[in-house]
Amino acid sequence: MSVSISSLQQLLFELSGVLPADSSPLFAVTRQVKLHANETYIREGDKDRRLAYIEKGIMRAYTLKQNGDEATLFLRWEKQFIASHDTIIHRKPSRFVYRALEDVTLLEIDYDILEEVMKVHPRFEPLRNFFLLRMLSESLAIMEAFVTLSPEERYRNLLAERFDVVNRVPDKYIASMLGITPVSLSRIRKRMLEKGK
Amino acid sequence: MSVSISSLQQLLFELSGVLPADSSPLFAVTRQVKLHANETYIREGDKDRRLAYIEKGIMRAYTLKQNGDEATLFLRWEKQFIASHDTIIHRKPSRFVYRALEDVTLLEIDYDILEEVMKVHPRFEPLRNFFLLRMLSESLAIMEAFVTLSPEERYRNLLAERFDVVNRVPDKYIASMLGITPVSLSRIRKRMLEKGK
DNA sequence: AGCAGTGGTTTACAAAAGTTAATTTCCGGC
DNA sequence: GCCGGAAATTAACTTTTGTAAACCACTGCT
Repeated sequence: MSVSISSLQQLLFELSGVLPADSSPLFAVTRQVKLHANETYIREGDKDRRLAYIEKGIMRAYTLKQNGDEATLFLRWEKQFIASHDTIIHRKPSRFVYRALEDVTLLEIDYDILEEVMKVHPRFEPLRNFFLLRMLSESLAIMEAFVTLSPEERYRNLLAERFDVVNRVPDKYIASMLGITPVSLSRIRKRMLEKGK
Repeated sequence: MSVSISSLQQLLFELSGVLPADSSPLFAVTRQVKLHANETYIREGDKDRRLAYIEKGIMRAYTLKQNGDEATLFLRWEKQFIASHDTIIHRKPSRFVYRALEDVTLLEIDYDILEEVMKVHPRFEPLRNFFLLRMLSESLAIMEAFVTLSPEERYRNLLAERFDVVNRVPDKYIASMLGITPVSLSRIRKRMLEKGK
């Protein structure tokens, strides 16, 4: 039995008292996906409504700006959910690319199938609410950082909260997530070193 | 019968075929709230898990930065949902203030009560999913704007998409939503006028 | 060992944003 | 209509960021 299934069963039990033994209708329609570093999971234009739980590794979602540069929207890592949001929310082809930054193991489900399962087994609904609230919470925290903090403060924040993740990811993606250029991030790092940490 | 209830009943029917007549367990626990311009709906520190549908008017959510300035996180207007997200997502006292920018009419429900209703009547779940997906969608769109667009582009975007709203709201709140100062927004407006619109 | 490619830093310059304060415009209440 | 306060603009100056290009450092490959 996969690690992901165990932790999600555990979560489901905590959320609504559903026993692992009663969770088979749900996990019967999930499947494990392995990606190697740098492999693309979802391509621009893809229509699949993929939702996945990250067992191992880091994923990156990005899109192309008008000028052709990549803009990283977010990173997701172990124990987080990642979802093709254009397809799930709007039923439109994805404008984003989702790609593995490291070797990644996912537990994947198709959102259409999830909806079918939910219709028949409403006892799983708390799990859907959980992941929606989680993603909403993360998005709001990022929004909040953009309106309350300067780029340097956002970077300090990220270091304080996710040092491990920052260290596993090339700076240029961190910069783009922070809404600045790699050159600018480099200068921020320099200023932080000079001015007594 | 309130306008909001009608439109939400309509929405519920579209989402899952629930007839208005069958929606009373839900709407029995909602109540209409009227705020006058500038009145505070949720205060910093409030613990109520308020969720509301905006029938009329514009609401603003803001928090205080370290330096004491207000930072506007978002605006919400007619036909949108507004939720005390700290209390609903994390069960923590709200770090944000929610305030009416104009005279506002809301249809309010307590999230704890909503959960009770959902437990007994799972047929209403699609409505909860709808509002969560809607809020998630809006947050992601804002995040996307921050990583892909310059302040000027974000402002142009906002004008193109929500000209009516921008015109009903003082510029300083718009500026803060865009992550810049009012002085900077003023300069952007000037540049836009000079350079042939 | 040598080489190519990527990512990070540095430099020099232009453009934009922050800050503070003065000034003007706008608006609501009387 | 007048007045007072809030909002917006302007100005002067500082700081930060963007941009483009050169340079450096590291890695993986043959």
